[in-house]
Amino acid sequence: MTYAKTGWTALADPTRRTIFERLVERPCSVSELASALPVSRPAVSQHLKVLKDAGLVADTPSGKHRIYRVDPAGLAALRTELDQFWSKTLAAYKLAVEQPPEEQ
Amino acid sequence: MTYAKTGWTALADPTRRTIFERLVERPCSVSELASALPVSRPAVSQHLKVLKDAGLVADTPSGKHRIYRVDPAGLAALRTELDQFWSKTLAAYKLAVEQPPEEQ
DNA sequence: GCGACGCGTAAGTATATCCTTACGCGTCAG
DNA sequence: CTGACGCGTAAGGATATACTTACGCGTCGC
Repeated sequence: MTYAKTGWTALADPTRRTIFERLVERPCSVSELASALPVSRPAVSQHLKVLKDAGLVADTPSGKHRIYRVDPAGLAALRTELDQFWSKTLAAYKLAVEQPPEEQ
Repeated sequence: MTYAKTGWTALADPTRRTIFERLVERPCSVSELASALPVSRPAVSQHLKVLKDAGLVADTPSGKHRIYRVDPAGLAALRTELDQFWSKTLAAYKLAVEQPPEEQ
């Protein structure tokens, strides 16, 4: 079942995460990304499509090139989700601390 | 299993993310998790193993049962990584705003 | 116009992933 | 001790994923 990809799925693949980390540093074109990776250029294109579908990157045509950059909105969405995990986990721990003398 | 699993890979699968979200709410046993999911109990065990290898959950034998709970350390590591993405993205944007003129 | 460059997409293939059933080990009730 | 329960793991199969090469389209320099 190939449902809509979420940011988690998009960042799961190591190659895709490497691409994303590079775009976090600065915007980049496809061939520039591919030249720094051990995979072919079309593979990079396919990864960028996944990242774009997940809302994590955006592209801007610039003449012959196409510049990809991180989309802050998608990244913020992931951050929000993770923060909810975090606060809920802390809340559960606070409740659990009532009984054992576990402390950090 | 090509490489060592990271938290991103662990949370990529929808079923696994559902399990994790449930553990975020409160600790749970394997069969309790399985009864609330459309997959078999062994499948849940395998997912929990992945989450455990990624450092996202921890297990505690409790008599006949085995209680799984979220490991705050692993979650914090993911949060840190994501925060770095975020701050770097913001920094890149700040630079782009301050120095908009680009060579052509 | 014409060729080169950059990029996206299609088609095909190898591998990884997720799920299932079957089975073995430890724990608790009787 | 014996049987039932909870769980992990092995083995196998169906699907998804990531990569490759081949090709088509738009843009730029000559």
